[in-house]
Amino acid sequence: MGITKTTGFTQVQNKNALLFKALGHPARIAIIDHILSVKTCICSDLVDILPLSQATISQHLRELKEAGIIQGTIEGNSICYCLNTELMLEIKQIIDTYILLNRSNQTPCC
Amino acid sequence: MGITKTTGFTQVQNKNALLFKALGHPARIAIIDHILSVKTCICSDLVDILPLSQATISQHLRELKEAGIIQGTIEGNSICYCLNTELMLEIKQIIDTYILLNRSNQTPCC
DNA sequence: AAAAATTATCGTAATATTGCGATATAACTT
DNA sequence: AAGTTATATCGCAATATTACGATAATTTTT
Repeated sequence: MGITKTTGFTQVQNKNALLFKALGHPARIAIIDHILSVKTCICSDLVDILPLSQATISQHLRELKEAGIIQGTIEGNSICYCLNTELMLEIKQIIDTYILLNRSNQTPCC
Repeated sequence: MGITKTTGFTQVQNKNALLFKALGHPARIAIIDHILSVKTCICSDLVDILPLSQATISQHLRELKEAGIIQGTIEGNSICYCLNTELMLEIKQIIDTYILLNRSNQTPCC
């Protein structure tokens, strides 16, 4: 069917899945890496850096933006994208909680 | 085209994207949640818990296993799945590095 | 040995994702 | 105003993902 079932899962489960899904593509990881490497927001050197067309990059930027992972503000004729620090911390929280719960498991059975 | 381009990205970027992709589905998040909640590995109460068929659950388990996120060992006529602690720590490391790099960014520009 | 239980796999249908060229939009530059 | 630059969107084709019923494979139970 191709459609992801969301009923029957908790809101948090659905929300977290969407976050991770947004991170689940090398182009989107590369965009994040680039933002972090230039230590400021980016305009669009991305087109010169990624092995993808402008249209495709724009699409990936939109997905990251819709997931809340990056924010973009219009800056004259270009757009200034940078990481949403709060959301990154949220993701960290999810993983940290997993690690913590896992640590409290009784036996490493497998 | 539907096919994800991997050439032109680093190996690490591709690898990390695959990890996050594996986490990017509510059923797979729910599976992880359940393993953590029962504090031990699971056999297959999953069929009674998730709103999905046995076939579909088996598919999601395989994806988690292929990504290295869970491990399964055959245990008589059922299978014992549990989290791969090492891989969870790897994921934590990825996120922690992101947070760290982001923190060292000069100006919160956007 | 037959039946039951547990899990994986196959085949298939529906939908989503990816990628790109072409085009649109908007703002700057001259 | 015309051209240039930066970004978004549309439309499309190719491939991937999701979900499930049916079936296979394996082990346990009876």
